[in-house]
Amino acid sequence: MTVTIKDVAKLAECSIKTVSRVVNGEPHVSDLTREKVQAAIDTLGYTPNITARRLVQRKSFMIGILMHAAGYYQSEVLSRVMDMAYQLDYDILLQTYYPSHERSREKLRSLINEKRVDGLVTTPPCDVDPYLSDLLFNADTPYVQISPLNRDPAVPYVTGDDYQGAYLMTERLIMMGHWRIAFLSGPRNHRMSIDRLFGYKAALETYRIPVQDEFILDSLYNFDGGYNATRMAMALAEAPTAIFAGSDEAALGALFALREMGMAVPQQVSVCGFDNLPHSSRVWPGLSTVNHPIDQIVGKAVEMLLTMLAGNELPVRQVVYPCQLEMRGSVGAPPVA
Amino acid sequence: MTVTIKDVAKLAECSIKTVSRVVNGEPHVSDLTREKVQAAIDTLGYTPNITARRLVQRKSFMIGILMHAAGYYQSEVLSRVMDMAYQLDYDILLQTYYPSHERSREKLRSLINEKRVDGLVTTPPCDVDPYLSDLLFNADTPYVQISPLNRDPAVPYVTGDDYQGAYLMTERLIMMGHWRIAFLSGPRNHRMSIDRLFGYKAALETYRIPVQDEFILDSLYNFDGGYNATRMAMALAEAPTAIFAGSDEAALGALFALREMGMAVPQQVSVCGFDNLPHSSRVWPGLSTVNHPIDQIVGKAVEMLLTMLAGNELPVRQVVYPCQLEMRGSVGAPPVA
DNA sequence: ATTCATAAAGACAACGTTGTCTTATTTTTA
DNA sequence: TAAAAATAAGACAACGTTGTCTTTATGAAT
Repeated sequence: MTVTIKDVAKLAECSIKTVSRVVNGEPHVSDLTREKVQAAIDTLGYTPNITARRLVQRKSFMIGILMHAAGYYQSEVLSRVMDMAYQLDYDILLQTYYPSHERSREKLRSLINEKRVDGLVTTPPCDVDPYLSDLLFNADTPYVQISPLNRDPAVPYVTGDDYQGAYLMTERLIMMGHWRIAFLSGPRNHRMSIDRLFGYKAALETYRIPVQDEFILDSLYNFDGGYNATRMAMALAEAPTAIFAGSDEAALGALFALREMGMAVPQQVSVCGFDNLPHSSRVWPGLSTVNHPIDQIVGKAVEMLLTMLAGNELPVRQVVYPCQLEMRGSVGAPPVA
Repeated sequence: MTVTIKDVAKLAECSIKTVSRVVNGEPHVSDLTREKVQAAIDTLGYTPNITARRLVQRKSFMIGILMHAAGYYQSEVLSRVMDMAYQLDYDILLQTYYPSHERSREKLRSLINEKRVDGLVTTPPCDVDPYLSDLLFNADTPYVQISPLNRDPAVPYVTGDDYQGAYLMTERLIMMGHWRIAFLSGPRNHRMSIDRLFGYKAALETYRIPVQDEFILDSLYNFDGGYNATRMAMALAEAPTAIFAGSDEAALGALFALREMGMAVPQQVSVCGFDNLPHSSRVWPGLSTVNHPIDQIVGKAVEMLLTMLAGNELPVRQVVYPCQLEMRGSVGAPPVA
């Protein structure tokens, strides 16, 4: 049925090793033989069996991607990794990972032990499981984190500058005249959330605006959290004139809540988010947000993984890209009081 | 370094074949030996090398998924497939596929020829490339299409009933008093688009409402297409009171356009879509839509693939699930004239 | 007690590659 | 011109499993 290296060797009247040399572009083959072999390959439509190659080289030529659930951020990451793998000769193995769940850990263990992947990339929030980096470190499996929720100096990662991004956006709001600015925070046990929160606080402090605790609300960075936090914020005696959600998902919840309450955005309240999900530009009046440069981040992460896969040391093990503002219709001047 | 079947055999003082028997739960091993082998496996932490197994069994234990780009619909599909694979012992290989592109075809060819996947699932619009089903058919590789754009009776697929869904939604709009209903169509060369369009037309005819050609606009089923088509529709001398977009993406474009024009939804114009993307419930005032039961569809598709993978014939090769209406705030009665 | 069936376990060859070593052949160098 | 070096190509083992066949031990039936 399937055509193997032996068939090619027989047709080209040479040894299988010679065919192997031609296939892999190795030296020690004369031009004449090379042509004959190539002709045989073309005639038979031969493709090397990658499984056999994997076995003998003890490499899988696969990159594993761990993700928790296929949300918007994840699908962006995936899209980019797929594009990169499409160019390269690596395949992508996708696996669900629930941090700290025993079954997830077990599946990961087999993935690593059996060398089904040569290297691994994680998307948030998979990185929060400490078991992961331990396992990969011990197995000496290259591993890069994309936008980790927590930063571990021992693990290579690529992410955006959350602190700087949040600072920038807060500053912009202040410049536009806002000073009652609510911040919808994420889980306080994640470095990423903390950074965004601190960026917000730092900007307020720079401009001598007191940080008010009731303006800092927990949103879990999801739609419902953003919705609820917004309703609470707007119920305050002195309601904010701007709501800065630490994630776009939460910002969309905020937008929904405000519209439901009949508040005009941005005329009565300004709203902004963080992440720049593709959807943010498609919801009226366009969500102003901080762009987390996913393409850049993923590109770099894959590049780093490939470097490690090639057996080289990383010149830089942690990369943090600056964020830029992406201003759209949801932010305007505060209403005149 | 890595522990192989030989190490286990040595420790358990038996042949490698016996270990193999224990690992695979085969007969012809005494209880005593079985225990000894199991103990050795546990002590050494042995896991069988799947690559070797793949080579000898000529199976990859992998399911391939082809997708064009990681959009919302795709990420939903993926999420579900991942969940299923998480339970099973199949891995997921993800690959980008651009219909009719030579490089895509070449990559797919190698995927199949080298048996890197045992079976394949496609998400739209990958199925439109006829090369795909030819290749898979000739290679005798099991293949199931998820929501194909075109239906090929020779290929197993699972999808939603587009005609019935569109009929249902149109009927609902009519019941609410609408009769000037615009339809934002997708590419006319796809069965899926045609079905949705015909469902719309059929409902109008049932209720003796003349089908007006200027109410049928092309939207390509994406945001920009929906946006543009909506602006055109609203510029008509007799503007529609309801806009039925053949996809949620287009419906979001419609919503955006209407808000930009200062039209109130649903007070002045009703809007509805098709697909029930997760985002549709999160955009104000909640997009009414036709639910394409993705979970059901994907679940069935994977089940069918597994049946074929097990070497069994499919009892039913094509499955079409009915769609249900998911009514939210974007649809209301037409304004009184 | 002898044969026959059955169960348990091992030997060995696949699977389709690549790596190592060896052997011819050609080319260069002293 | 002989020796050394480089090139071309093949033989064969290895990678870690599973499938096939054979051998040995055990128990049942004649």
